[in-house]
This record gives sequence, C-alpha cells and structure tokens, in this order.
Amino acid sequence: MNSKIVLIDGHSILNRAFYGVPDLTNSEGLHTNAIYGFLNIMFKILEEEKPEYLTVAFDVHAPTFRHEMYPEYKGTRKPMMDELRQQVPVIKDVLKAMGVKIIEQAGLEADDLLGTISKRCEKEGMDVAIISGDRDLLQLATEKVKIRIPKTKQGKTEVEDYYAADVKTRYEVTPKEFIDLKALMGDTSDNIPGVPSIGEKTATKIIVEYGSIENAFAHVEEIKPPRASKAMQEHYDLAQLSKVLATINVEADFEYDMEEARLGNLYTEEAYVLFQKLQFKNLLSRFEVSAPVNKVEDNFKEISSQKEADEIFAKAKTQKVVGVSFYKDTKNVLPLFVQMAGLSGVGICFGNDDIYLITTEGGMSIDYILEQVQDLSNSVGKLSLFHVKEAMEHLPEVNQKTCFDAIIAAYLLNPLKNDYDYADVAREQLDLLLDDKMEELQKAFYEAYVAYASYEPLVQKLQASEMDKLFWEIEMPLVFTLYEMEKNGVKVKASELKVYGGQLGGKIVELEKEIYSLTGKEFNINSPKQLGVILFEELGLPHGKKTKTGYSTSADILEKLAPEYPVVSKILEYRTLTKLKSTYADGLANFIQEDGRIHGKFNQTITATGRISSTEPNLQNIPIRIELGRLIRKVFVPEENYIFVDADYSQIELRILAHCSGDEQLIAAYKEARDIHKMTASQVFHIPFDEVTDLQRRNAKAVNFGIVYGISAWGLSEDLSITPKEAAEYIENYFKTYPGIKEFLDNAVATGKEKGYVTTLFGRRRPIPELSSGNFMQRSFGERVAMNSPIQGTAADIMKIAMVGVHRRLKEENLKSKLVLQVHDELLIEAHHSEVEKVKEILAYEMEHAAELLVPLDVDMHTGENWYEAK
DNA sequence: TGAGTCACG
DNA sequence: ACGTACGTGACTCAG
Repeated sequence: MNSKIVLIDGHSILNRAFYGVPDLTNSEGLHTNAIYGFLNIMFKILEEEKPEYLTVAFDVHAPTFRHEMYPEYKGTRKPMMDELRQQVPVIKDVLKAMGVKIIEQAGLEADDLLGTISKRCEKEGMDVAIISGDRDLLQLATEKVKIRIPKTKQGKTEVEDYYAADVKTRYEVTPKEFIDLKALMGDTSDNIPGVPSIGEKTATKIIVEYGSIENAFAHVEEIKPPRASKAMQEHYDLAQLSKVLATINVEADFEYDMEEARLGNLYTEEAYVLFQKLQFKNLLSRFEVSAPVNKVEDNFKEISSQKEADEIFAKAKTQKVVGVSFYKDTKNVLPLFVQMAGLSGVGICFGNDDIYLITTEGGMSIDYILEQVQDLSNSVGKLSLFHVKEAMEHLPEVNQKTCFDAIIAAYLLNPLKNDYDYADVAREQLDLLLDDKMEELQKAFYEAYVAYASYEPLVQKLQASEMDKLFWEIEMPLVFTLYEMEKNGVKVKASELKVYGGQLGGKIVELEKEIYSLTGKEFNINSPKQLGVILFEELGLPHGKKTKTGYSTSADILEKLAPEYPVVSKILEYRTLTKLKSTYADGLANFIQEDGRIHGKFNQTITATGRISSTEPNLQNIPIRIELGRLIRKVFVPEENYIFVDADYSQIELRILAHCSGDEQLIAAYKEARDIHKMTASQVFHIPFDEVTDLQRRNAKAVNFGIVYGISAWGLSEDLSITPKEAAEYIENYFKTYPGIKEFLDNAVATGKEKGYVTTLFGRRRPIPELSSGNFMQRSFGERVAMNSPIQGTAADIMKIAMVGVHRRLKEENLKSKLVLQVHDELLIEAHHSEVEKVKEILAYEMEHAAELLVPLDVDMHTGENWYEAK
C-alpha cells in the first residue's frame, strides 16, 4: 500500500463552502460559514482517504508570471466579499492550530504549488488526492493522482472523483489535452481569453481530433466548421497565450518539507479553543473530552471545620470582590429528587490562591454558612455570582447593593446568545475551558472562581461599551424585582379553569365530528400535513403558499377560503379551541402550585432587544384579542381583600419614535393628546381630520406599526391586503409627512452598518451581524432590526426603570400590595383594598416618570376583581 | 429535534 | 431577482 497525501486548494474550497453553507456567525459577529464548510469537507475527505500527509495551499495576492504576460489575468473576477475575506485568516489559524501544513508563496498560485507537490509526490511513488472546487486542476489527474471536486447539495457534500481515465470519460480528452481544450474555449472566471467564437463543443471536437492546439494549427485548413478554422487562423496567438495561462506549473521552485505535512493529532487543545470561539458545536464532539490542565485546580480547598470557615469569611470581608457559588451534593440522591435536595456547601473565592468550598461535611449547618455569606455581603466590595435571582432562594437577606450577576453582565455584552452559564463566561472572559461533565463538587469550586475572576473583565467591558450605568442602575436592581414577582406569583382559580377546559373539550368533540362528516374522512386535524392533503388534494381547494413539507394551512390562507367552504371555518374554529384548551386551560392548570398560585419565571437574559421574557408558563401571551380566549383572564384573581390594578403604557413605542426622531408634528400631536392614528390617516391620505373613516384609521395604524417594525412595502402590503405598490405609496406619503422619522430610521441603519450594533436611549446594545451579510434577505432583515431594536429596546428600558421604581416604592412605603405580572408595556399589581389609591398613584408616577422624553408618557389604568375586568 | 402554527406586546 | 413585517414561548406532529 502506497503512502498517500491529500492536497487542498485552500481558497477554492473556502469559496465553495462560503456559497454552499448558509450564513453563520458566532456571538462576536464573526462570519463562520466558510470555515465551517471547509472543515466539514476536509474532515470528510480525511476520513475517506486516511492519508499520512496533508497540505493546504493558498494564493498570495501578488502578481504572478501570468499577470506579467497578460495583465488582465483573473481581472474580471469579482472582489471577494467582506464576509468571506474575514474568514481567510481565521481558517489559516484553525489549520495551524490543528498542525496542518499550510503553503503559500508569493509569485506562485495555489495551482502551481499543488501541481508541483503532486508531481514530486507521485515521483516518490505516493498516491495523491487533490481537493479543489476548480476544474482547472483536472489537468493534473493521472493514474496515481486523483482530483476530487466537492459539491454541496442541500447541506450534503458529494464529491466527484477524477483519475486520468475519468477525465477522458467525462470530457473526451486526456488531462494533458484538457489544457489545450481550455486554451481554445477560454475561461471567463479566470479571464483566460480563449479563441473567440469557439465554445466547449467545438473546442472538444478539435482537441479530440488533433490532440493539441499546435497540431490543430498545423492542420488549420482542415478544421471544421469553417468558422472555427477562420477563428483559429486569426487568433492563434490568443490560443497560445491562453495555453500558457492555463497550464499549471508542475516544476515550480520552492521549498517543501514533506515531514512538515505529516498528519498528527488534529484535535489539539489550541484547536479546541478556536472551535469553541467559533461556536462549532458539532465539530467539538470530534475532540476527545479532555479537560485542559488547570493550575487553579491545585488551589481548591475543601473546608469543613467551622473554625477555618470563620477565618475564611473574616478574610473575605475585607476583599474588593468575592465570588460565590452553591454546592448541591447529588451523588447519593435519586435523579427524581435532585430538585428537592438541599445545599451542602458554598464556594467562596477571592483570589487565585483563595478558592474554597465550605461544606456541611463537618457538621456545620447550611443555614450557618448561608448566614455568613449574607453577612459578608454587607462588608465586601462586590459579591459576584451567577444567576442572582435564583440564588435569592438561598440568600433572601443578602445586601442587594453589593450583588453582581456575571450572567447578566455577559448578556448585556452579547444579548444574541441564547444560553449562558458559568462555562461560557469562563471561556469568553478568562479563556478558560471547562469540561461540561464535571463533578458537582468541582463545579462549585470553578463557579466561585469564575465568578471572582470574571468580575474585572466584565465590569471593564461594560464600561468600555458604556453600559455600566444600564447594568448597575437598571438591570441589577431589576433582578430583585423579578425575584419578588416570581415569588409572589399570581392566583389562578383551578376549579374555574377546569370548567372552562371542560366546555372547550365538549365543543371540540362536536367540531371534530362535523369536520369528519364534511370531509368524509377521519384524520388528525392537528397535523398540518394531513390537513393539507385532505383540503388541497382530496377536496381540491385552491391552495396558496407551499412550505417545505407540504401545503401551508396557516390561518391567513384558511381565512381566505372560509367564506366559501364551511369546513374551513370549522377547522379554524377547531384550531382556536384546541389551542385555548391545550395551551391555556390545561397548560396553565399544570402550573398551579399548592398555594393556589402560578409562579412563572421572568427571564432577564433571553431577548435580543432587552425585553423580559416569561416562561413556565408564558404569562405574557394570555389571550385577549378574541373574546372566547379573553375569558381565561377571569381565572386570574387577586387574593381575598385584594384587588387588581392594571396599568399599561399607551403607545409607548410610537412615543419613543416621536422622541428619538424629534419629529415636530408627532411631538406636537402627542403633547396635545391627539388621536395619533387618525391624525396619521388624515395627513398621509390628505383628508380632513374629521372625515377620516374607520378603515382609513385602521390602515394608518398599520402603517404606524410597520414603521416601528422596520417598514417594508411588501410587509405592509401583506398586512393590509393591498398591492406592494400601494403600500409603497403609503410609506412614501408617510415619510413626506414626517421627514424626521425617515431621517431617524435611515440613521439607525447607517450607524448599525458602521458600528455593527444599534443602541437604545439608555445605552443598551444590540449587535446586528446580518447588516454586513452579502445575502439580500439577511441584510434586509438586519436593516429592519436596526430600525426596530432601538425603539423596542428603549420601551423595554423604560418599563424596567418603572418596575424597579414601583417595586422600590411598594417596599419603602411598607405596602402589602405586590407586583405580580409584567407584559411588556403593562404591569399588574395585586393591591390591598386599603392601598388602592396609593398603588394607583405609585404606578402612574413611576411609569410616567421613568424617562423624561420630549412627549409625555401616558398610562392607562384599570382596577378589577380579575384580570379580565382590570384591562 | 425542527417545522408549523398561534397566543401575546 | 431576491421574498418578510419586530420581539417572544408553548404545543403538536413526524422523522
């Protein structure tokens, strides 16, 4: 068995990968799709070939002898897109980190390097596989040298292989003749001229017949068709030039040490770090799980005696920063009961040599330890933790002013990531790689250490990005407000919910029967796939959009059919009812705790814009638009002697738009408390204010919404069921009426493109990597996001400020009333009967004064015996 | 696990 | 020519 070498045409494969793999970016906004695709192709090839040697060749962007001969060489080639260009140095770093030999040489193209190495290796008796996306390389094919051309088709990589014989089969010419073929037909991508009027067909015929351009020229009179013969006589010089340009130099002069190309272990620690940075989760699994050697680990000290613990706490009290973590020993706990297991220790860290785990092992009670931590919080500079809101369960009396939540800091620095844990922070802030499968004990040590060590870099980065004020004054205080809300929960009447669910169930069964009889068939109505087949194939209804998996059966499509086909309206009704039953009636019931309340989670590190999200259950999407659904709100009730006070901002996003754009007209309108949608209609459609019809007002409202979402004529036309042309006219008129708004939106996109992110009034950042995408769709999305995020994000900031203010006032004034829900622009308070007026005053004041804008912030308020009444 | 659908602001 | 409104989360089906 001969030894084997794989040679990769670096730029060519990177280019293939770039166009074959959908746009990917890591959390820092670096585009990574080409790198990802390149590595996938490379790994696939290596697995197939199992070579001893590997080399990747790159072009250096310097003129070669071909440019001297023909300055236009490769001249028409499009300049590399930025998103691809930025990936070139990175792939080189990745390859270096994996110990892969890279070769590049000024004055030589990758083709020449590959050709020469290939020849040298072949002479040594080796097998060679050359990987390129470029068919030029086919001239190098022999019996020993295989050219492999990967094609990415729908995510799958298929490879075309060419030995010399395969070239002959496919192109009717030998690899050597392939050069002559190209000399005749030319190559637009490399700007090789070829002979005018000779294309692939004619060129093949000529070369098959004569074997070379020289021999063809010797018989030029005989060449058929006459047109080709004439072209050949007139432009033989071009053919000769083209041949030289197309010929790969297989005897180039450069140093190449075979031993450097020998394949070692690709999966090095360096490569692992890079892969993590690039966020190639799939590829990471190729690395043997190996925790890197860590010096910190040597300093882990387990403490179980109270005397030692007291000393450590005493020392900790004088520190600027102390990292804290919690240790739950689950070794001997059945998986089912892990949740209920109590803590068995606390991690404490205030220096690289001071990393402790104080455990209950020696008889210290966990309450004692936790008390010490809370005590510590009063004298320490900062107490740094992960997930402070969750930690509050253990530290209810902690000094909130000294708490630092590293997860929230990491979120502000990159709100696009969907998941954060201490390992992410360790990697990003400390370049420390942690094994995800650690013992709980070791984890607790590391968590305390990372909380301590990441404090400085995080705070420094928050300052550098001007988000320190946002962090300390809004996000950190909000942690405790959200904790309170979760702890408070909201009372839900289980019995009424059950009745409601039962009623729905009855109606659903009836509808089911009717649908089956109307379609003449029993099927799963909940399956869009089955439903599509029944409606559009068996019943032959006109279908609209198609999705990847079949026909679209979404509500907007079905609604168009409903007037004509009774079964369709039944299906729509069925959908509504099953949704209400499964998600709300049954769904909510599952979350009612023993105290009769639902304690949903309010998440602070999820959204890209800064909004809060609600889960388990989602209490921010309880029905309201449809009456039947809205009834669910009747089961949300205050406890005895309490009443709901509900306050919501009126049109906060449009007001923010008015403020940020400084548009005189809009500002004046809000100052005068005019009906904004009606006014918009009057101005955009040129109608006297009092003559605006309901429809016109509705349309204007949709335009206002569209503006906030990052308007596009197509989107608006879809929403209003008008033509994109008409929608474009609306928008044009709108911008003519409010020139300040156009300027503001244009500016948002421009600064987004320039800086890579947009900001809210309070400095919150939203990175938008899509803005630099070469893909039209992605870029347009980025532009809409650039227009929307500052508005939506500022609204979120203002609401957060209001919440902190309301929470602070309730506490300061010793009120029994509690914040229970937040729904983006709405707050729900469970107010004690004796405190209703006070609560109303607090809500109104804190919400209206959360920010000082050029327009007033208006708040609507209602009270009620349940949530339905309070809206 | 991803796609489709639909509930909310 | 391209082809969607912005931001979320839960449930269901089907592979």
